[in-house]
Amino acid sequence: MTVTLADVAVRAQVSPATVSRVLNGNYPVAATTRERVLRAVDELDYVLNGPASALAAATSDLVGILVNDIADPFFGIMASAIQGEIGGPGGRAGGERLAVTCNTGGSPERELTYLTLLQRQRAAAVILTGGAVEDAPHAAAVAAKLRKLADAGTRVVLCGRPPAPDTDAVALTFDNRGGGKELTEHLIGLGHRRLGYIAGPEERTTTRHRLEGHRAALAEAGIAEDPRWTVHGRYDRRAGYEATLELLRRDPTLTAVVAANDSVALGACAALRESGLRIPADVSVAGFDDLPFSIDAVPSLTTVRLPLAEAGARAGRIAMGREEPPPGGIATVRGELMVRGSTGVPRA
Amino acid sequence: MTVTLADVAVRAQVSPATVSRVLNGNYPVAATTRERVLRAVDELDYVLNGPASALAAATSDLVGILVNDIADPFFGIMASAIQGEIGGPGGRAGGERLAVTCNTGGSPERELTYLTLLQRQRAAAVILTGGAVEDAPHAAAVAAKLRKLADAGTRVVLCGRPPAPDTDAVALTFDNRGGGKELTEHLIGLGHRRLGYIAGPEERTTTRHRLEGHRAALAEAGIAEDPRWTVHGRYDRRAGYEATLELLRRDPTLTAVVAANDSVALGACAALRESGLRIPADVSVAGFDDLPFSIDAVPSLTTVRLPLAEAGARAGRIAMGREEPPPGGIATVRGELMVRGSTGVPRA
DNA sequence: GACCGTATAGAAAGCGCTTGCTGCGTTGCT
DNA sequence: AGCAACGCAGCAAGCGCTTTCTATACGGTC
Repeated sequence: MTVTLADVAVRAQVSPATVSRVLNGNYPVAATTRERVLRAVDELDYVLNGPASALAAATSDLVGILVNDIADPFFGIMASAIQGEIGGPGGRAGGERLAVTCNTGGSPERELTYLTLLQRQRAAAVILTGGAVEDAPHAAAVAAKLRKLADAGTRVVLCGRPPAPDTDAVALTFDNRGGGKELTEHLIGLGHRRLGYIAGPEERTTTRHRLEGHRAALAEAGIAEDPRWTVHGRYDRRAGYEATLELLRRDPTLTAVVAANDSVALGACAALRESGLRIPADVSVAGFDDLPFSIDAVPSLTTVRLPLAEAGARAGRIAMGREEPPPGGIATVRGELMVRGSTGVPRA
Repeated sequence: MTVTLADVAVRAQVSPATVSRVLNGNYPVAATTRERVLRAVDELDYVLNGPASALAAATSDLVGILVNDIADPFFGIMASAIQGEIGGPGGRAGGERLAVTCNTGGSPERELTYLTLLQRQRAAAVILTGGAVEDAPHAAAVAAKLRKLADAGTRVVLCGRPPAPDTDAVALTFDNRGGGKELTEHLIGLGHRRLGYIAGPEERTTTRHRLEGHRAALAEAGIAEDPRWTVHGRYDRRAGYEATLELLRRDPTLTAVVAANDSVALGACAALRESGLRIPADVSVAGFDDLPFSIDAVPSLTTVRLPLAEAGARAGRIAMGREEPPPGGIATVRGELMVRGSTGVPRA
C-alpha cells in the first residue's frame, strides 16, 4: 500500500540503512549510490514516515508557536516572522521543519494542554508569545512544563513575554512598562491632566506592565489618579468601545484616553465620535503596538511601536540555534513612541 | 530517563497493553485496574510518546491548516474558527488533536512542501484556506498531493478556496464573483460611471473572481471599461496606497475606487486623503471581506462581508467528521453587501 | 458438578525508521 | 610488498507504542 524505506532499498538495490543515510545526509555515501537511491525515491514517490523517523531518532522536526489569539495581527505578525526563520520550507534542504501555530485563546488550560501535546510530539522547539497570565499555580505549572521540555531537549524561547522564573528559557521581553510610561508622558507634556485608561484583562502581565508605566508617569508628574479613570476589558475594539462609553459616563471631563492596544484605541475612537467628541480637539487617544492599520485611522493613531517582526525573527533564530541567546538568557526589547494625529493639546 | 508506557505498567502492576488500553479508552478495563493505572500515570508524570503511538496506530492527531498569510486577519479569523472546532484542547477528552497552522506566504512551493510535511506526519486532516494560485502545473501537483493524502486516510477540506478538480476534497467556496458584482452594482446604482479597480495579485483565483464580478456589473450596465482603470498589487494597504496614486495619475476623473479587500481599501483612503480628495464626496471607496477594522475606518467602509468564522467552523467540523459534507462535496458561501459611509453619489 | 459464555488481562508481533558496529575492498605509506 | 587506515555498505537491534490473539477466572445454567 504505502511505500516504505525498504521498498526504496529494494528498488535501489541497497540496504535500508543506506537509503536512510542518503535521506538524512549525515553519513558518507558514494555519489553513484546516492544517485541510485534518489532515483528510486523519486520513481516510487516515497515520502518518509515522520512518526517512525521521530521514534527511531528520538527527535522530531516540529516547532510549536503558542499564541493567545491568532486572529489578532499582533500575534499573526510575530508568528509570521518566527515561521520565516524556522525555515519550514525554505530553510536549508533536508532540514525542513514544520512550524506550527497553536492558538491558546488566552486560556491557561489550553496553554498547558498544547504544551503537553508538543511535549508528546517531542517538538524540537517551542516558542511562547505574548503576555502570560498572572496566576501563581498556573505559572508554576507552566514553568514545570517548560523545564521538562527543556530536559527532553526541546528549545524553549519566550517572545514578547516576561521571563519564566526557575526556568532557563530564553526570553525576549517587550518593555511594556517603559513604553506605557513614555506614552503617558507625551500626553502629560501636551498638558493633559485628566486621563482615562482602558486596560486589558486583569491578571495578564502585559496589562499590568503597561498600566504601571502609565501610573509611573502620572506619579512623576504629581497627578493624583482617580480610580474611576481606569477600566478593564478585553484586547479588542469592542471592549474599547464599551470602556470608553463607561469612562465618559464616569467622568465627562477627561481630555485623553489611553488604550491598552491599537484595536482598543480604535474602538475608543468610534465611541468618542459617536458621542460627538472630536479627536484630538476634544479628547486625545493613544494606542499601543502600532499595528499596520493604526496609521490609517483618522486621525492616525499616536501609539508605541513594538518591533513585532524583528523580535519574532530573532526568537525564531534563537530557537533554531542560529543565533546566540542574549547574555543571561534575557533581553528587553524597547518600543518606540510614534506621535501622530490622535493626540494634541487638551481643550481649554 | 524518560518515562515510558512500560514504566507505568510496572508501577501499576499490569501489562503495557493494559496501560495503553486505559489511555485510549477503547477496550474494556476493570474500574479498579483503570484507576490504578491512572494513578501510576499521574505519579510518574507520564506523557505519551506521540511518534511511537502514531507509528503503531498508523494515524496521528495532527490537523494541518494552510494559510496564505498568517499576519492577515482574513486568515487569522478563519484559522481561529477552525481550531475552535478541531477541539485541540477543549474537545472531548482523549480526542485531543493538535491543530497546526502553516503559513505558506502565498508561495506555491511552500504550499506543496507543507503538504508533504503534513503527509509525512500522517496528518488526520488538512484544511487549505484562501485563494489558490492559478498555474496549471502547480494546480496539478497540488491535486496529486491531495489525492495521495486522501488515499492515506487524511481528510481534506478547502475553505474559501475553489474546488480542486480531479479530487474529492470537500470545498467551501466563497462567492467572490457574486460579491464583487453586487458591490459594483451598488456603486453603479449610486450613479458612478468611472470606477477604478485595485485588484490583487494576478494568477490568484480570488483576484480573478472578484474582478470578473466587477466587470460583469459594468458590462450589464453598459459601461465600457477603460484598461487604465485596473491596477494589480498585493493584498495589503501599501499596495492599495500606491495603486490609488497610480489610478489618480492615469485618470483624475474617477469617482470611485473598488479595492481587492479591506486592507487595500484602507490604503486607498489614505492616498485619496493625501491627494486632497474627500471620501465619499469626491471619490467613493469600497472594500471586500469586512474585517473588524473596516467599520472603524473614517468614513466606515462599504464592503462585502464574508462569513469567515462561520465558514472556518464549518470546515473544521467537516474535517473532524462531525458534520456532513455538502452534497456533491461543494458548497458556495455567499457574501453580504455592507453599505456604509465610504460610498455615496458621485460629485456632479 | 460439568459446561459454557463473558469479562478482563497478558504475550508477542510488529509499525517504519535510525544507528552502532562489523566487514570488506581499496588506497596510502614505509 | 606489507600493513595500517580509510571509505562505504550492511546487519541487526531497538525506539515506544498498539493490537490481535490467547489465556484465565469468574458466574450462571442444566
